[in-house]
Amino acid sequence: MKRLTLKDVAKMAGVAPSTVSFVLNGKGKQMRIRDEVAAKIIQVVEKSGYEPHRVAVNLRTGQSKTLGLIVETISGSFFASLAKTIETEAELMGYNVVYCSTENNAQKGGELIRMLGRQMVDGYLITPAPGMEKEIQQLVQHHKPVVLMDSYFPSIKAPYVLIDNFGGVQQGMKHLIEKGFTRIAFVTVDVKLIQLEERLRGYVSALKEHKLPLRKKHVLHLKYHKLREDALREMQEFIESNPDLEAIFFATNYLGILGLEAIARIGLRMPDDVSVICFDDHDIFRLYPPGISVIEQPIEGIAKTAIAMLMQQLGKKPVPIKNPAVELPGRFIVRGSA
Amino acid sequence: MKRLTLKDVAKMAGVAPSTVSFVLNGKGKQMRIRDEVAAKIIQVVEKSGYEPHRVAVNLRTGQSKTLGLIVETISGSFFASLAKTIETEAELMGYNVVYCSTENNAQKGGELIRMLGRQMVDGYLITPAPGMEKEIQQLVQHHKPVVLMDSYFPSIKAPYVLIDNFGGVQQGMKHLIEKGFTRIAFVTVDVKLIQLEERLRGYVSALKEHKLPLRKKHVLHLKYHKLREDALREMQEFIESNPDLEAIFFATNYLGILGLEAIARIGLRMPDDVSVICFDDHDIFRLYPPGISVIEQPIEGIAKTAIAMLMQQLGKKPVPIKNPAVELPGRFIVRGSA
DNA sequence: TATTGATGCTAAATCGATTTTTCTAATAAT
DNA sequence: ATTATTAGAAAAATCGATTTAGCATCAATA
Repeated sequence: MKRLTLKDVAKMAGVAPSTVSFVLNGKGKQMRIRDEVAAKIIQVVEKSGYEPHRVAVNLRTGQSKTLGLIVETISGSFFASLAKTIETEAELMGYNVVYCSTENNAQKGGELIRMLGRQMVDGYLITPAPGMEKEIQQLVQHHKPVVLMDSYFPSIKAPYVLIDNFGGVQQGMKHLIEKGFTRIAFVTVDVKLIQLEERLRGYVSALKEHKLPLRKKHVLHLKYHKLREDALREMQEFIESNPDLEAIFFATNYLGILGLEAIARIGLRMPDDVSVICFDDHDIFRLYPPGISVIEQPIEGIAKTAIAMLMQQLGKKPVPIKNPAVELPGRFIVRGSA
Repeated sequence: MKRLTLKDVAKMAGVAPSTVSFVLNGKGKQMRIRDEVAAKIIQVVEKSGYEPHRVAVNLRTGQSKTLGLIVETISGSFFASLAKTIETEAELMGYNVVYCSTENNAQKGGELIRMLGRQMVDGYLITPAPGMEKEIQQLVQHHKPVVLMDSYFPSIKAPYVLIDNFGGVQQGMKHLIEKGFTRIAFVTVDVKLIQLEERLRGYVSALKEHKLPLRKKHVLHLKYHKLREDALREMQEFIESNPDLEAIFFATNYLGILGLEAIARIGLRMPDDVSVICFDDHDIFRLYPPGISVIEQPIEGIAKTAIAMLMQQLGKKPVPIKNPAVELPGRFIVRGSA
């Protein structure tokens, strides 16, 4: 009850293995195989249910037909939706996907990339985290197909696709300002990430555009805390030190969740005491009363675009990529909190 | 700038490729390679940074050193934690993991298993969903290493590891009963799953044990609804039709989340109007005021046990598995809701 | 002295495909 | 009539490892 091989099929069809291979790979015409012979081979293959041995094909061709998806963390709805869409899109193109998470561990990110390289993935889809810069640079230098998602490094010439961070924040801010709020806080983290900088820029620009003052005390760059409890305390102190606040804009859903907890501890009520908008949706935001208004990531678009860009690089001829940078608009979802 | 091969290393060390292979695979002694020669080879390998070509090894040995992890849905903290632990445990044993989700699609489950088979994973870790029964049965018949997690099919003789569902519910029920509640509802789903049956059995048994009556109207088998909204309505009607309820036990976190929404709509307050316990933790339950008490799955234990059981099957000699069935205790986490 | 046995390693087969090269008729061109 | 070309397919090389079988050399035994 062993696996059927190409040789077996060839014997069954009364031809040489190479002939079968040509026909199955669509090179029958090119190799001048008679139609009758080709038809016979096809028939035998169908009847026997033969399927090529992926590993053998991989060894010979050097193509694993597998993509590596490297994300920061495997939990969270962002990854879940991303993975799902990428998987189905990749499958349409005949590719499989293997996932890896760096779990916010810079060192692990590097190892992962090397590991995937050994395992011979044909291309990389990466949500870059600080610390992976060197490894990604190397991939690009080795002309490995790469597409970055959600963020990017300005110094690295790799194609990327992400949400329009600047525009997304502006959208939300416009909503708040039109409600008449003038004292709006912005909470971000103390990490140098391009997407966070863009979001902050959106905040600043929106204030300016509506001729509202930018107050330093209204912006919190939350420091990194080992303990969640410490982060919570810093957040709480920030909110309490700004008792005149009308609204808070959280730059990430992690911050938003932390913020909800801080707000609950202080005893403020949304939206009566304070309005809240958060960048990036989360399960909790749909449920947590009164529902948190968010800027939703165009995850499906990001996934589809990323795959398309990667496929372009995986084409036979190294086509110069036309759009190395794509920004997709986010969707502003209004819930009860703002 | 090509990849270093075994042949290259052999040439550099002045020996035959086979000799290098023997040394690298720890068969040096057995093959009577002199220590000096072995040392020389090791040195060359270290200096050159040679790494075996995984695909070639795979083709020759038939071992991919890869495990397939098939889960129902890739989102949710259960999968996230499970995947993380399994990945690290597998890595310790020299294995990689590829993930696949069936997304509650029975048909896709079967395809996935076949796909992984083609890709030659050495073993399977599966959280079985209804509809995958046939495929799993086939794996077992073909003597493929398999371990089921979180659930199992009584008809299939495959090893499995899961939480003690019965005991978990009993623990929670005991807590409620000791608080003096006598009218406790149990909400489960209308799907024939062994773990749900066990949980219901725990509920029934706990009532009996404490000499409390089992009332039919206090048990809801929520039907499958295409629309979330419809499910919500059924849930809401159930709760409203039992106005004397003191507590509700939800059999899954999906039901719990739905329940929270229903409770909020009705306007009940936890724990004053109604106490709540849910089987299986979720991010939301930590945050949603006043915090939902839950039975937490011993995910790390499940993952470690599953890997151990799989490794046993992957050993050279087909060792008869000693513990084909393992039940691990869950942890009862008391929060504000009960 | 011839046979056996251990030592220490190399040569070659193998895994299952793809791809290049080669071979044999049959037909076309000179 | 002889060479050149072409169609059609088989044979062999290849990918990069593992593994089996084999080949010298020297010591020990009969």
